[in-house]
Amino acid sequence: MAKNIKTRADDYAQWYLDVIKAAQLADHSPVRGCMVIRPDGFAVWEAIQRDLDHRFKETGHVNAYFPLLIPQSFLTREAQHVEGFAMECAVVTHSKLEKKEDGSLGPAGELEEPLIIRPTSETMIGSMYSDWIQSYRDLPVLINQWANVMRWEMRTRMFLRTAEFLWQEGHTAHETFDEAEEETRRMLDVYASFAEESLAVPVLQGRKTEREKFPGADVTYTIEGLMQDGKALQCGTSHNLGQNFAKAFNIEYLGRDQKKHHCWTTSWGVSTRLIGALIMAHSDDDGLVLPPRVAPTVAVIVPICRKDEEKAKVRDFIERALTAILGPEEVAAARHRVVAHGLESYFFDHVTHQKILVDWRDTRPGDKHFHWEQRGVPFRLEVGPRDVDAESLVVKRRLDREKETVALDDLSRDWLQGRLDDFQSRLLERARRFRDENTRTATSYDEMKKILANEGGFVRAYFEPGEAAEERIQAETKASVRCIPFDQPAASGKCILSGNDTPTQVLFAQAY
RNA sequence: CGGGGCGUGGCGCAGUCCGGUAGCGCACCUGCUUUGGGAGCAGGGGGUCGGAGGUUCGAAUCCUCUCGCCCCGACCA
Repeated sequence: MAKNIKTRADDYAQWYLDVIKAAQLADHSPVRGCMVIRPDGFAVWEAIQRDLDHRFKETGHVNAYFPLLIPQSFLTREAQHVEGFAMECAVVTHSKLEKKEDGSLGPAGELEEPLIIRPTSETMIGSMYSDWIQSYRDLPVLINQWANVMRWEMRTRMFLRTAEFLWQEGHTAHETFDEAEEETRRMLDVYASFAEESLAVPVLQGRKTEREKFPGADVTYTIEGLMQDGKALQCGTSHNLGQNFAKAFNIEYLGRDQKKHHCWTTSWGVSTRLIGALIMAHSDDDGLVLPPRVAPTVAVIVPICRKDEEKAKVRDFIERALTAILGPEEVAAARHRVVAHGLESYFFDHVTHQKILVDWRDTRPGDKHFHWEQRGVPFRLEVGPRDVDAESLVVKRRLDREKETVALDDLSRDWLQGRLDDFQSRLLERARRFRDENTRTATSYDEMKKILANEGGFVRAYFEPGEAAEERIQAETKASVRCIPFDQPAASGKCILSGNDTPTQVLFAQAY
């Protein structure tokens, strides 16, 4: 049992923070609500970026970068948008610091128009698109940007909700509503398959209700994941913005019919929140559990030896094992790599830079076991004198602590890749089972209340979405409509609140 | 932003009520013995007690203000 991590049953919120701390994913910053993403946390983000960026490009998008600062007036152009974001905008009003009479520094050089730090970039990008787009021949525009944004949240939680966070925002402009709608759904699909394939987080896809949608969107689609405490987490959203921003920013094109038309635009994004989703979906009371596809270190080799002669034997055997897995070139190249004291670093993959580490630090094996377990390294390979004699090593799987003995002759790149793939699919399977076991159907409001109070998780129910009804349910149960799932039943049923006949089933849950 | 809790070496805490030279465990450094699931002994380094004012001969301790974190609520990716 980990000494420095509270158990999930004991205190889930503290457990979450303890896991982040123990795995050194992030740290608090001196500024409220902001966090420092440490190398192992950032490596996970880089893995997410690399994978998603590939998927974006495969679907025809290109990257660009738009500025951090946005004229305040931009935000006010789209009525719903400004209403949604005004309360959480950081505003830049001055251009410099000056010494005041009392000798202290204070803001000076007041700006003519205040600038806001982007909470999202629809307005800035809309303004540029209105310049760039003249005719239907310029369409579609398919741009993504990787950026930071800032939303001055009242209550923050590491990765799940921080004042500043990293994300990607795709912004596209199209000739027709249908094209925009197709794009919106396409990118939601990209998110859903990414979440499942790379993060091993199974997600439910659906449409947000009017109450829950993005300010300024006609339609918002979402992928929703389920965390181990039974709360839902919105993992990504894709918006069909209709012509709202096109009208606000004059994004017009001359059509095939020789007439001016407003474009149809979309936007879609996922953020560093996904790292929070990973942690809460997979980790356990021993610490972090990472899906191999995003793990910075895929395996760690722990030597076990007493005397110097044993050490030489073990070292020699480890080198043979590494050579079998990585080939002699990488083993040789690693000799010249500068790494942390006592750790040898080998690249398992030179594209993703995922590593295999050998832990030669002068601590005891037990310490190392806990150390790497907390950091979520998928596999631990133990090599002691007995293993050397038997020409084999012990492989321990982080997922379930399963132990197996593998002969040196059986080691290869394919072998490890196979073990990693197996880990990845087991992890997804486990998360999917948890999600399915915690998705229930309610036929009455009372039944739903009971489920939410006792079990948590997703509750499917017939329901007529509406501001008043949703507000009442949230006030009484803390649950909101996470989405109107795409897979709807053939038959209609009775709304759990009004009793009216409705074809619509929705997914309720308490959410982060 | 409202209610509650907490800030004391890197981490976890005692000391605060009742003011009197800042302590414990883990971690860290050195040495020896150790090493198959969190080692033992010896020695050593590190804290203006979140910050700023105030009361006092004297403040971790009392008072005022402030900052941060956690929990619950309202808001949100």
